[in-house]
Amino acid sequence: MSTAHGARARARIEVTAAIKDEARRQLAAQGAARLSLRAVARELGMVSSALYRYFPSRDDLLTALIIDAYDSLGERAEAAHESAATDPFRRWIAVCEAVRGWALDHPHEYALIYGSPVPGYTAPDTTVPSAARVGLLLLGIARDAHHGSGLAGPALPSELRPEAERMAADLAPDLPPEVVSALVAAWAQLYGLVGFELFGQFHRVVEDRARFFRHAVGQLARGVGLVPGSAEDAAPGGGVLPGE
Amino acid sequence: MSTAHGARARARIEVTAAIKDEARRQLAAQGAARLSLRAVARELGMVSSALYRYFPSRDDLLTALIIDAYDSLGERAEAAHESAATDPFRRWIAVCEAVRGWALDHPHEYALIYGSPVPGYTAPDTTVPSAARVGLLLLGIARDAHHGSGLAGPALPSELRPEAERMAADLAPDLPPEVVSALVAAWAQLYGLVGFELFGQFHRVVEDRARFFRHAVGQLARGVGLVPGSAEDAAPGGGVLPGE
DNA sequence: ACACAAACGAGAGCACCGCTCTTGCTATGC
DNA sequence: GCATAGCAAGAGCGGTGCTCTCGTTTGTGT
Repeated sequence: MSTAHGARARARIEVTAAIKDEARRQLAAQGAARLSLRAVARELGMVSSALYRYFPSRDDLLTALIIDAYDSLGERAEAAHESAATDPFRRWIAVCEAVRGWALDHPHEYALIYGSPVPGYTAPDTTVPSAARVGLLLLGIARDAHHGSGLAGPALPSELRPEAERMAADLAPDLPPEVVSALVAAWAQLYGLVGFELFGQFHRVVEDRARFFRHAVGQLARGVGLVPGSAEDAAPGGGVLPGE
Repeated sequence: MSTAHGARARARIEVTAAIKDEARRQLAAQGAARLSLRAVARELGMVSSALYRYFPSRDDLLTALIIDAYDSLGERAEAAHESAATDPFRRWIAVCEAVRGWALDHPHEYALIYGSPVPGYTAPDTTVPSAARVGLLLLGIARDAHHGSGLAGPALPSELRPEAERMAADLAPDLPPEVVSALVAAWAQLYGLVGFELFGQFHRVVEDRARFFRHAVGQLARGVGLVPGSAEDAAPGGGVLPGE
């Protein structure tokens, strides 16, 4: 069913990809607000109206780029997660640094997905699965650590307990509510650190940003109960969890 | 020297203010990218070219709005700081909640200053003093607490020590480097929390956002060594610091 | 008091934008 | 073999930021 319909369908796929590629080029070069359908069409040797056969509007093209950006970030984070040591703390650091690295490599795409949303535009639900990948990764690290050596977040004030329990039930019923709550906060705070660096807020404030970031996300990890050199890592070479 | 030059100068000030007011209205209604010089001029009953007598370009108008936004946020944070209890921990919470409140009240202006910068546009140094106000406020709280009951941040890894000492020398030589480092991180993380809420990343994740935020910034405070109910607050009615 | 220069508002115009509609052409499916 | 659906192209609409020119108004120095 995929390539069944011959030349026409294949051409459509190719043209669609070419449009997205050129759009991504312009996005990377000048940012989202300067992405112009007409310029994309011009560069591709077509007339602007022809482009509307493939994307019904500029916003739809942007949405496609947003999903691609989330996936690109997600893949990089997942790759970092897999090639890191099994120690949850180190994996946490690796994932966070992958996020930062991707953001520095693709500033305009990062701005597109984590900066101010394009005005008057709200991302459709299509983006949700791609957008969730990094969050799920962090959640998975916490889960591994919890099932390994146990995890204890900071004490939960009684006024937040219902909300924390609700979040835990939604996101990770096998984790303590205080860990889930701390995790969500750390998730947001991670993007605060990345955003401030990327958008120039650290200008003349933080210079050695890589080291600063590494330390800050390490503290973030501690906030959810992760500590360096936990049980799993003490057993060298082992991929299998001792406990459980 | 200010109003000395009579009617013309006064008219200029009034027109400039009217332009900014109308621009702010459009900004609040539709966001920065949809702010149109022509629409502002139209609403003011002038022709678009006349507007260039007051702002040399759209970016310059945006810059003026950015500075105003920073100042508006700064004023609100400072007001919250002053009307809060003297206990540094409570002051910290109050300032953070003021930032969140302002952001929720002025989402597009928040996006303008802390979201992705307008593409191809970098804020001039004119904005720096206004932009620094909230940061300085948080710094002041930490300083008060430190001079009161002392403050101890988390241990600093040796690789970050030079950078932390440099930051401390620049920002607050009277504070321990680990506190300054934690403070800068908390500052960025605060905006991560606000941004995620404002830009919809907490959609279907965090529901009771006010309580969640309050707890999260409380944890942020602990990260720089602030704890609830510290020394100054234990002595009732006292504005004078006991130690030092 | 008068002249000169600076500031100003209005208008026309340039190049660009997103998007729509119509017009022919061509490949696909019955 | 032919109707149909997908396609590229062009013209055009209303909008944008910005520039330039043109009279007019206003403030100032002599």
